[in-house]
Order: sequence, then C-alpha cells, then structure tokens
Amino acid sequence: MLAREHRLTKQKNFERIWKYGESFFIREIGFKILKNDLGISRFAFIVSNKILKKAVSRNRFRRCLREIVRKRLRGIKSGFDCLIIARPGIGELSYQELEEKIERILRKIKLLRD
RNA sequence: UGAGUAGAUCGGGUAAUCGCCUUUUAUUUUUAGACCAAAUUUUUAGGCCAAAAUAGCCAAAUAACUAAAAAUAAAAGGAGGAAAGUCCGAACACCAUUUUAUGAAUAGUCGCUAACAGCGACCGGGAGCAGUUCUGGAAACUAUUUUUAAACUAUAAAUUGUUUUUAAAAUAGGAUCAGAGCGAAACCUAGGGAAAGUGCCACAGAGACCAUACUAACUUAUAGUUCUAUAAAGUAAAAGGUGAAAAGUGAAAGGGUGUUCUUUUUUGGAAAAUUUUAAAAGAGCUACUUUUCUCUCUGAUAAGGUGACUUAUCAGAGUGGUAAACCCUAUUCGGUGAAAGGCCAAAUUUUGGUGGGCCGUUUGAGCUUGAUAGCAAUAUCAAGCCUAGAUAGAUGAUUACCUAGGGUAGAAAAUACCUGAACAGAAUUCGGCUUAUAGAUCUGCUUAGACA
RNA sequence: GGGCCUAUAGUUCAGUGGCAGAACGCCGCAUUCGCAUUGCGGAAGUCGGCAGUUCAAAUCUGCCUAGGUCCA
Repeated sequence: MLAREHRLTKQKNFERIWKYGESFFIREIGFKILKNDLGISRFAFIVSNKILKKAVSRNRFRRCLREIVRKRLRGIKSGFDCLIIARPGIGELSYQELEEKIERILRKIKLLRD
C-alpha cells in the first residue's frame, strides 16, 4: 500500500484528470497523466466490476498494481497525478508479466527519472 | 479393509526482505482549534463591464482559552464458514401516529427463542428396503399311490406276496420365479377449510356435478301417400369403446324386473325340418330393492395422551379433483433504512455550502471451558477472555523450505523425480435459511469381502 | 447499500394451465437467358437450469444462473 500522501482520494482530483489528462493505452492497462504543482506524484488504481467479476481477483490485481508502483516510487518523476486503469485482458496476466508491461509504459511516456 | 449415506469439527505451516491500517508506548519538533467557495491568483477573450474554473496557497492580524498535532522508532493486533445471495426475522435511529380498512405473510401439535417462513421432539400422510403373509407357476430331487417291464422267494405251474430296479402318471414337499397385502429403523412431506360460496377441469365422452339429455327401440298424436316426415309426451331392460378422474367401496344372501337359452305342452301347417303364437318348469346374466359384513367420513360416549391424535363401542351419511385459482377461518404485521440519525464552540469583517470531519462503530441476545436441568432444541450458574474496523476503501507482494494430497518410474515396498491447496474478501450489528466449496479427521447407519 | 425487469427457432418478439407460434433469415422447387422480386413447400426449440403443486407446467410456487436497468 502506498502512503497516504501518494494516493488520490478526492472526487475533484479524479474529475480533473479525466477531463484534462493525457492518455496512454496498451491492451491490458490504461494510463492517464496530468501535471500538478505539488512536487509529489500521486496514483490511483481502477479495476471495474465489468472487467473482473469476482471481488477476490479484483482486490488481487489492484494490490499487485499498487505493489509494482510502490517499488518504483523512487524512480518516478515527481509532480504528476496518475490514473492506472485495468482493461479486459488483465485477468490472464501473472505478476511478472504485469511488472514488465508497466515498466515498458513508464519508459515510453518518460515518467522515469534518468 | 472397501463402498455408500447422514452428521460434527477443521479449512495449510515456518522464515526472510519490502510495505499498509488500528491501538499503545517512547523521543524530537512546534503549533493546532474541520474543509470548500466568495477577496487572491491564473488562463482565454477583451478598451472596460463581463464570463469561465483546475490544482495549489491564505480563511488578514491579534489576544485569551483549550490541549494536542506532526515526524521517527518499538510493541501488539489485523479477513470467513460461508464475509456471498438478500430469502426471512430482529436490534438501533428518525418520521408518523395507533392499529381500523386495504394489503401482505404464516398454517398439524407441544416446546425453544429477543423474534422468525428458524430449531427440537412428537402426530398424521407418502413411498418402501430387510422381513413376513397370501395367491399362481415350477427344473432336478424326495415321499406316497397306481400302472407297465425285469429279477428274487414260496409253489408242479399260473396267480398271490415281498424286495430292488426301469419307465410313465397323479398327489404332497420343494431351491426359486411372478403378482398382491402388511411393513420396524432410516428417508420424503409449503400438512387449516372442497360438508359456506364462485370459478376451472383441454381432447375424448350421453354426461366433468341440479348427470342420466341424446342415439337406437316401442306406444300415442299430427301431416300427407301403404310408408315416410315432424313435434311433443310416455315407456324405457341391456348397450354406447372415452378419459387423469364417471357419480355409493367391495362381497355374500334373499326378494324381484327384464332378457337369453333349454325342455314340455299348445297354435298355424298334409307330413318332416325350419318357423309363428301362448303357457309352464329349469338354468345363466341383471336394473331396482332388503339384510349382513367391509371401506370412507361425520357425530356422540369411554379409555390413554399437556396436545395434535390413537384405540374401542354406538348412531348417521355415502358428498369427484383443484385453495402452489378466487375465497373462508385463525394468528401476526405502522413506514423508511447507516446515504438512518446526532454534533462541529467564542471575539473582530460577513454569508453560504459541502459524498468535509467526528460520533453512531464494534463489550455483544459476545467467546471459551466446566457443572446442572431437559429425549432434544435450549436454559441457568461459575470461572476466564477482549478478539479486524477500512472509507478511491487496509489485512499485501516476492523469495526459500516444509506439509496434506496428486502424477511418473518401479512386480511390490523402500526410494527418486515433477507438481504444490477448494469456494471465496468484512463495509452498522446480530439470529436463521439458501447457494458455492479441494481436502483432512471423528462418529452413527447400511452394505460387500477377508480373518478369528 | 437497496429496488425492479428480462431469458421462447440463427435474429427480433407474441403466447388465457391442455396442438409451441409470427416476421425476417436458411434450404428445396417453380417462374427467368441468368439474378433479384414473386409463388409453393420444408427444416430449425432440452421454452436459461434444478426441484415441487397439478391428471397435465413455457405459464403457478421455491431455489439457483446469466444479462439489463433504476435510486444514490
């Protein structure tokens, strides 16, 4: 679990990101990113009821995503709000595959520090 | 030992690293008195007015009062038997006002419970294993009897008698087979009322509940044409294949109606056969009716039981099914759901809002152990214990080892290798029900095999 | 957290407890030089699943499954 200062909690934050954020998608995962002035990067994870039926698997994938981001928290540039959205193919992926894919995306959108 | 079935309990473990939530403690720092909007800022357009919103900052300063807040570290604790479905019942809170209509729910009895469409015990019903009774059949075989053939004995011989054998028939027994009845235990059972009323019961059928109309038959009447048609009335014994269901459950005896057959007599006929009329006797079937027994229901009485009910006797009646169709009877029920609901202080300039904060909120119809009462559900008493509390939503991720179990190699055992745990995630809280569930352990019952 | 609805032929939908139906689509034949249109005929259904009530269930009752939708 991320510390509280790295979480997005408010309804307004979510609305702002949905409206003004930039999107990046691969088949299993989607990203939405927007700059903020805080000097800290904040994250939120969305796994909807339609994509995974059972609550156990929903919880599991949300925790996995969180864990992956947490491990890379030092390498990520600060000052961004980031929404990570699960898409229908995610049910068949293992933890390691997820890790690879997220790492590739982060490189691609240049969110990682040098 | 294996299989089936029912019930109860459990529902992987250890270590390391990196993290999250709650509580407590310690240290350091110094502020804090919820948040948001309106003032400020930014952007676009613009000459201004004006319009829009998106993070972030400050609600301008001061004093008083209150006492904590943040960071770091350590310790403790941190998902279920169903947390699920939301099918019932409650607690709790507010709103209405008194429980009446409407409506809804429940439905054998007694008990348990805070309550219940729940649970326990019992009653009734269903189906029916083991078993048992009856009926029918029955191979081989056994017994008895009869007949046939052969042998033996007695005898001169036949015959008779005895014994054994062969073949056949009959009777009885008979492994066993089929059908029917009763049927312990275990199993299933939304189980008031159809004799208050209404509705429905397709097709078929005369008729599906005021049954017996109609067809076919006979008599009478009318119309015309011998004969036919029509209509009504009467007689009316049997029959009318249906259907899930057919009107009072089956049996016996008597009376009795009609009809069929046989015999005898009689009539017509020249005679025989056949046939016609009438009568008598006998036999078969039989509407209807009487009596007795049986079946079902209702009522009364007696005995047993808290009661549902059971048993016995007597009297009466003979009425199709469906209430999971309407309905009737008895009992119970006010509505809305945590997004319920409550609080958020004072001064200076003021006002509004908020899915902002806190409480509600985890000590409870609580858990564990023991004793007592009870067939049991359950209750009482004693001792001990505190056991998740998140809110874009914690309880996690990775690695290593082990384990229940599974697979392969092996004749088997040992061993080696591979794999490595089902269903499933709290959201105010309880009591049930229902559904999903790998595997393990224990207990009861049934059954198969082996050994003693 | 709570309420409601739907499931019937390949598709879209009807369907009083008693024979499962319509339109489009599909197949065959005819018409045409050929295709379309048109006409005739045909096939295609565990009525979402499992139990129960009933003589009889797509329909009535209960429990599940899968979809959809509403409040907030």
